[in-house]
Amino acid sequence: MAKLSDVAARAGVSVSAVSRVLSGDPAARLSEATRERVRRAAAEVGYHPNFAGRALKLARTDVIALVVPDVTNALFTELTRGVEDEAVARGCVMLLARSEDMQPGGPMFDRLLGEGRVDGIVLQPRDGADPAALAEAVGERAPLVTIHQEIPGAGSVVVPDALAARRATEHLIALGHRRIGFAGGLSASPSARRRADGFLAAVLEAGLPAEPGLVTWRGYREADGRASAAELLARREPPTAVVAANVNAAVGVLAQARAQGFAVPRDLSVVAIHDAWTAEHTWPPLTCVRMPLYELGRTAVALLAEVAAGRPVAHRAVEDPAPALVERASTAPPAR
Amino acid sequence: MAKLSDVAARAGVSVSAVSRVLSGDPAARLSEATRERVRRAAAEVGYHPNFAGRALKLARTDVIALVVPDVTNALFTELTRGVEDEAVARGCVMLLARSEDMQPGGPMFDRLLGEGRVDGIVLQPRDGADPAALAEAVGERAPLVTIHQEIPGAGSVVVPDALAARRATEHLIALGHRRIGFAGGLSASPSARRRADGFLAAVLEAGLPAEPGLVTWRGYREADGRASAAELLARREPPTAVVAANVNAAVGVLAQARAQGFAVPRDLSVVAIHDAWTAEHTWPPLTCVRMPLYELGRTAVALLAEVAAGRPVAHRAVEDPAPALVERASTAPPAR
DNA sequence: CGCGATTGCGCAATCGTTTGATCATCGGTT
DNA sequence: AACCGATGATCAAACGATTGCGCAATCGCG
Repeated sequence: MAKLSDVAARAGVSVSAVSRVLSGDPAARLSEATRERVRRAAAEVGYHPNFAGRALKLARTDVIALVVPDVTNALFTELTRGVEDEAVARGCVMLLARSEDMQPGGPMFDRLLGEGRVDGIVLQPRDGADPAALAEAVGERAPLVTIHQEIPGAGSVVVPDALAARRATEHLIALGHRRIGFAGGLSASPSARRRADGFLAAVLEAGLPAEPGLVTWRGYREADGRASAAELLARREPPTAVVAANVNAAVGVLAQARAQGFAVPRDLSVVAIHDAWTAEHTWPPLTCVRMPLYELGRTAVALLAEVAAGRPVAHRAVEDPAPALVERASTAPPAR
Repeated sequence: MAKLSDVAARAGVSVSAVSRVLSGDPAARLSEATRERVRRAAAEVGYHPNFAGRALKLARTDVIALVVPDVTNALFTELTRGVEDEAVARGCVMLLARSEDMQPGGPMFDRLLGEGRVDGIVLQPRDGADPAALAEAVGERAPLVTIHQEIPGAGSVVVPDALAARRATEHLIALGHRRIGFAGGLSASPSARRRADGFLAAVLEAGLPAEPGLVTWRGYREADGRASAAELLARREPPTAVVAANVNAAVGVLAQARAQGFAVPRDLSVVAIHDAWTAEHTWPPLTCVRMPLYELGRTAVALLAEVAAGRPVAHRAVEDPAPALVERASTAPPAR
């Protein structure tokens, strides 16, 4: 790999001159002739600044880390794409790690933060992690932006959870449903609480009774959805429709409904929050409220850049595009 | 962030002494008392070697890149998990990029290779990329291991494509099918050719007629699967079963069959190569031949480490676990 | 022509780590 | 008592890029 000194030798100038030309330093006083010679020489030897040398001097790596609970979850793929696109657009590269490894004391924690490998971190804490402890451990070592969850001292970006839940619920109400269940996430999860709030608000606003037994707090995974559905369908008067707080859970709701002999959407309508490639191919295809996860990723990186630049930490909601109903085939008017 | 010199000052020794103690240099002659003082001081200030300084001196970053065509594809998530696990186990971190950006001249190409950001690359070329041009461009700049496809001068790992196709086909033959279609990948794709070979071998071995019109070469995506199914089902004597070369294509086959009024599995059995979270939740749930993608990822990194260590480039097939039939509900004996 | 300002470029320090070479000290041997 | 070989630890030179500062040469102007 060609070095600065190789270019310098070939162009017959000093390394400092080359550095200034190539980095486009506006304050540099160099003749246009020299600039041209340097550029030519650089192109000829295929020069690219060595990453390590640069990082050492500038105390900056142009690397950002994306840390997610589960790399195989379909929902993270859109987020990942957004983060990657924005990172590339800003001249950075993206490093991927698991939340599990990123706890204080985990193998990644010191490697990323302690060794100074990254300029910033976009983190989605795993459910059940202690956000305060993490914030404390991260401290001032690197700018941090969290996804879906605010933690003190760090920036955060969220999607409009309450609004999405409200849209989902309104769709069912418009179809004529009056007894609607909510297959919710863990009560410890802020996003789960926001979604439940949105659901309740829509229900109340429509003048429907809000029975506490109609909202469950099982979690976002498929098995959680199954448990939620089992709980809901075991009631004396089971709901005619359910809002699933997560598309993965919705798949579980579908499976459990089928197992208990409920036909969807005839006997039970199901609408999910989040869309994913999977939702299109379930049976019946799931009606969803699509969340702007790609934009969430892009926004997270943009915010990270801001706090890295010294701007005060902020908390942002991604409003555009707004949560949108994607009608497929899992909802219908209630049976008479 | 604490530096070597901070530790040295605190322990009352020189930086070189600290470096030797902390890196566990066996040839270093230092008293046990000093070693202990150094270790204590390092722990007290929370020392971690600065990444850039280290990388500069050692000409090694302990970063490997995983480059895939499409980060949102469900099949890559297992691969990603395997690569990440093996990378972490080897003390490395994983960088994720898209094949699209990794073409010679693309934004990532120079950033990763030219700037020396990575010690090696695990690459799945996108369909239609020119592997030779890529190999040429990568040259000696970094060890390279490709997935699913051999390219000259680089290591490669593959899964047993022919065997998997054979297992899928044998399953249908055992059910009594005699006219079996193959919804294949692009003919330019080596893995697609291997799968077609396995299919044909099983068909021939069973003494069934191998009509050329029964194998299509549309591609691995869902739309491709739809096209394949349309082609197959338009025949005067449509097949009673089809092997889909890819689970995503299989989803398309399912959709097209439904659209044309074929009930699966009554009128048409479908078995897919590859398993994914999605396959479990289609309707009917897809019978698949599971491929060892997680192990593929781990093996790729292991091989990468070998060629980085100077061992000759090798081509490896991941045989363990062997492709296994996962029976769900998309296959049945042919209708009489 | 003389002087200050400007232009064009190079010197050398710096970032943090690793490592071959060097040096002082000390116990043990002849 | 002089010397030798370990032993314990330090010095200093890299690795490659950036950048403040200094030094000539040239230019403009009176």
